[in-house]
Amino acid sequence: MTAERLSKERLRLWLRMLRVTRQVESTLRERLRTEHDTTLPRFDVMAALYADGDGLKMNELSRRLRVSNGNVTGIIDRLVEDGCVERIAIEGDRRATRVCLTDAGRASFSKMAAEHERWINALFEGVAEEDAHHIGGLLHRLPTPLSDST
Amino acid sequence: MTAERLSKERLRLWLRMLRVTRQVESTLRERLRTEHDTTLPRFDVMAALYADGDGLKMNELSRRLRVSNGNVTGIIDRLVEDGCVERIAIEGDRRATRVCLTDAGRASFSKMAAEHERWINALFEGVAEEDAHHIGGLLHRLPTPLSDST
DNA sequence: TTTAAATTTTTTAAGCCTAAAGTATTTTTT
DNA sequence: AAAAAATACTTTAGGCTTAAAAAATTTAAA
Repeated sequence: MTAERLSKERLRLWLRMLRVTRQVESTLRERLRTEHDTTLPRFDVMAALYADGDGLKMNELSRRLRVSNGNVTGIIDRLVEDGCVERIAIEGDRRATRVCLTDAGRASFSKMAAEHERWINALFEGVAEEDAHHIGGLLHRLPTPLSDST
Repeated sequence: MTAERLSKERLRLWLRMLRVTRQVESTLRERLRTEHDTTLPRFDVMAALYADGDGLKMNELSRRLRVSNGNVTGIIDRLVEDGCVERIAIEGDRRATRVCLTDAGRASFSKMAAEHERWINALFEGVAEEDAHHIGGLLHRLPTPLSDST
């Protein structure tokens, strides 16, 4: 009978996580659009590239972000058009390409990232450091078939 | 200086929430597709309608789910095609329509919902009841400009 | 009552997203 | 070396998503 309750409690937790996540994402989306004329997927891609000095293969990018490879193709196409990113041939393997931030892309992201952190800090105002730490620890050992970094 | 650390910790928490949420959503998406030939957005819409006996206006549905109104139109169109949902005229206001589950839709959702709870329960196996409760409480007073129910 | 404003929904254009199929290239097997 | 399998990426078709504009109707104001 307590297993039943536990199951319901976990379901409730999931629904709340989903609600909060969507709300935060929606806020970020709007601010990125109005204040930086960009989108959340673009931001995520640039963040992954920014974190990795030498850029990433399309492959690694899609695994890192947990999105399909075809998806990444489109986002990179548009980032290239905007001059934020460039595709660089990999010597020794003509199938793969490495994707890097341009100088303009790096500068642009750096500015956005600082603001992004402030937005998050404000949105999570209700969470104290010990709570953040505690929840973070729990989440860390949750569903993560692919856990790299983060 | 501790404000700096707190900010970083909140950012880290957000990134983990995002990672876990995406992973869970991705799992749900795949299972709904392979085992019930449906999608997560369809499931979400049906859940909202199932919870409310008399159905909802398009209006309420989009607010409830935190998605744009135009978005709901398309999902409902497809659910109507599949015979899961019907649009019902509202007497006294020819602008609005009420959307209801059909009997088939209700039966179909009921089956999916039971499985859905089992999936979530298994995915969140690492979370004990007291933790679920604790985190749930925290999330409850987080970014929620529109908090109804849930 | 006529006009103006607000409400409810749909349409449109552009981008995001996935699964599956396709193309090119490299590696492994035979 | 030739065939088969694996890898890296793009393309395609269909659905999801949003913001903004449009259409229809109702409500409020003049």
